[in-house]
Amino acid sequence: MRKPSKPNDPNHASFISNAKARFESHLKSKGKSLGRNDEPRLSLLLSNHRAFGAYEIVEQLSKMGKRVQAVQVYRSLEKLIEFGAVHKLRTKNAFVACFEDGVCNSQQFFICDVCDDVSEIHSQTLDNTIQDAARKRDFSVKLPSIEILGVCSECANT
Amino acid sequence: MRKPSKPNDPNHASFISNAKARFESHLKSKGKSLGRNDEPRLSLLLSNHRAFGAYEIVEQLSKMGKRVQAVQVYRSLEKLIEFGAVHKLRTKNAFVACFEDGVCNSQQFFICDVCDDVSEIHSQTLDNTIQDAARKRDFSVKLPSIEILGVCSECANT
DNA sequence: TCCGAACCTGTAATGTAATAACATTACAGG
DNA sequence: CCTGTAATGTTATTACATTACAGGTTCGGA
Repeated sequence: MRKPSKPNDPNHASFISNAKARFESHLKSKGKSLGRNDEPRLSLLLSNHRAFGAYEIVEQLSKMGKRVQAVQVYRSLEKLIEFGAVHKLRTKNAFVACFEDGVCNSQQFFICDVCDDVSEIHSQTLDNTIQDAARKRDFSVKLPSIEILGVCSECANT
Repeated sequence: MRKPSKPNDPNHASFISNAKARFESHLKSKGKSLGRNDEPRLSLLLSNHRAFGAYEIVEQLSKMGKRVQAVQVYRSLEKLIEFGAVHKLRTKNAFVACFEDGVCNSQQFFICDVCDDVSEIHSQTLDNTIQDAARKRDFSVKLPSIEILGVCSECANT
């Protein structure tokens, strides 16, 4: 069972185009750009705003008439992740578009087990708590991964 | 590159037997017990105290003359996890023995990228911070997974 | 203009992680 | 000996991810 994403949201279309525009201008400022294949993949993720497995992306794109191999999707995802447009969810082996403003490097998520909806936490307190604990053990943090699985409010009320 | 675990530690042997004893008495209190195959797998993990991939466990056991299939290792791991003797590290697709006293359900780890050493955090503050954030969004937490990748003090000083 | 370096794309094959499905064995209790 | 149950063994399959390699495109400099 999956939520139909948020196309109900009247602002959804503008979210998508805004996110794309943000991302592309960010790339431009670095002298990079999207390849002709990256765009449709990013669009797919943005249009749905839930977690997708790589092979699910392959499937969806195939349905839309663009047949691709997994490796091509992984290549796009790698680039999109590098530039903060997409996050990888390690607990799910899945990928989700980032809707935050600016370039985002969050690694803190609430993930709904029912509908695969993902929401970013962005808690400074959380970061601080982890850094404190790390300092106590002289551990040098490189890549925190905080993924809280559970049930979102929408799914709980149905 | 991997640390030779902690057999240097004079208490290492007693750690292992203590952990095993704790675990087995816990099982007994629930009317369950280890199968003849679970014991060597648990021992392997306990003896090393670092993250092992399932297929690495297969390999190690094979070297020791016990040929097993991946699925059998997964079955043992499932049981060992269920009873809190082993934790699964989702960021690494790996498994690690738990050395905490009593039954442990922690899901907070520092994981060293260099030596695969794992240390448990057990921060109440961390838990509280997450619960607070969850409450604000009406999100019901089921399975938090906090895995902080980085470099441990030992590896940093070499 | 031509060359080639750097990059992107397409395709196939392979590697790695996890589970499904089913057969077999071990063993306790009647 | 029979039977039920749990553990174990075996094979195959699914899911996720990467490697290898061949062909194209772009674009700057000789």
